[in-house]
Amino acid sequence: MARTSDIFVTVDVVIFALRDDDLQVLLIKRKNQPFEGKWAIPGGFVHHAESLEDGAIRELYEETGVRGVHIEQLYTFGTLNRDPRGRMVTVAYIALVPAPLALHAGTDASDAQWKSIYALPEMAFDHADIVHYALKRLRYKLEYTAVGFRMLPPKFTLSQLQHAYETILGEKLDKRNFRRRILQAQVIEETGEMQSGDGRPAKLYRYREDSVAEVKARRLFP
Amino acid sequence: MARTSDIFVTVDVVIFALRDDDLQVLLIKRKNQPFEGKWAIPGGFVHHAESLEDGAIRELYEETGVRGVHIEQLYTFGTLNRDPRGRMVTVAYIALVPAPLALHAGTDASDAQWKSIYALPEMAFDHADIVHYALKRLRYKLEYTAVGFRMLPPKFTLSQLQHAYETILGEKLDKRNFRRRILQAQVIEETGEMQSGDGRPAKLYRYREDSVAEVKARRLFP
DNA sequence: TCAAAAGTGTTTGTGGTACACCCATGG
DNA sequence: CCATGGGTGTACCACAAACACTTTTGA
Repeated sequence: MARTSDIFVTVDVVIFALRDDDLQVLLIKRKNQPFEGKWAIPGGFVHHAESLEDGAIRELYEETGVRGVHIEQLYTFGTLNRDPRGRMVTVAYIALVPAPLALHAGTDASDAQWKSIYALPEMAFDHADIVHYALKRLRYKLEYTAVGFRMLPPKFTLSQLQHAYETILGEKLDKRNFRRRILQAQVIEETGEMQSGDGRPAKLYRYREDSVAEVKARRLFP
Repeated sequence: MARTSDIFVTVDVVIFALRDDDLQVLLIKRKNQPFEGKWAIPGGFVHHAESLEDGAIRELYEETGVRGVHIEQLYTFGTLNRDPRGRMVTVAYIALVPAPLALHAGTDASDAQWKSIYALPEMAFDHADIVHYALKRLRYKLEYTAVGFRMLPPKFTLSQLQHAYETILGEKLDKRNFRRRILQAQVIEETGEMQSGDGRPAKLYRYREDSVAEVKARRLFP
């Protein structure tokens, strides 16, 4: 039996948010070797007394101060030579956070910044692969589940929601079809409140916690 | 920073095959503590010089003598107290093997047997969860990809293929609709050969290696 | 000629897509 | 009254589902 105690397990979290009409991920500029000055996904070693998911939740909290948001396992990256310092197995997670946030720079970072997925900087390790895979998964998931809400405030208008979908998917959607489908899916409900703005006031909706977010039978947006 | 070198990484493989008109998984009866006498998914520690996927391929080969079959990462299980011997992180894989096989009992097993997914024995660790999750994923995947072939011999009839789908999904399918869809999807082609049997001979088909197995636009069997 | 499995089309319903105008408010 | 964004319905098309009989072979 091979020795295994020299395999290190890390959790990294691809944190998505909608900012400035753009889909962005939170990246950290490395201040140490290897890949000093390159950008990396927040993450670190799993603690001995925490589960993988708790580790991901902790990393998310340390970087953003946010708790209780949508987080899910993406994939586990375990090829050789991912990190020159040793054998690393990285369990990657996706987190969706609902709004722009003040950032806590972590101890392992000289800088943490939101970066557009359309203009990603040079990244450390295989983190570019991880972000691209996370984006693919997020878009795919949006087609048949209701995760879009998780990147909006608790109350939102249908236009905001459609805008979120369009920003994430990178394409325009038809307003009437969008509204019909999202309402038919019964995943949101009216709050009764209205939001005043530049034109006609809009109804505010909220996510229905009792709804079945996973639409198995048919995709929401094929 | 917590010590991490006492976290062990294992790969376990849920190996599916169609046997006796039944969907079965390969399980190993444990001959050591903990869970002595209970059944477990084949697996073991990742070697230092192999990737996770190579580890899964190796485990599969050690148990079945099979190589070159469909294998994919399922999920990584990393809660605490999964194994009384220490902190284990298990990267689970799914493998689909094309036919009944002679088995190599491994060094860590007193017995290896195919077990029906409808009559699973008492299992060690959280392996029952892993098998159930693997089954869910296999069925889900079958609805929108062409993985069904991977559990058949290289040449097969449409009836055999339909039977495979029915066995995996656990439901009857309409013959005419099945044939129309699977042919429209362009994932298989005629070999030109026929298979004689009890009634009218059937055309033999093969998987088209050039096909796009992933049918994104619409599910094959919603 | 009979048993056993292979093979084949049509109809009906549902859901997806495309598309343009009126409404309510604030300035 | 005008600018701005909110809100609404219908017609067409493509695909899914339901459904029963004929064909080919071996015994």
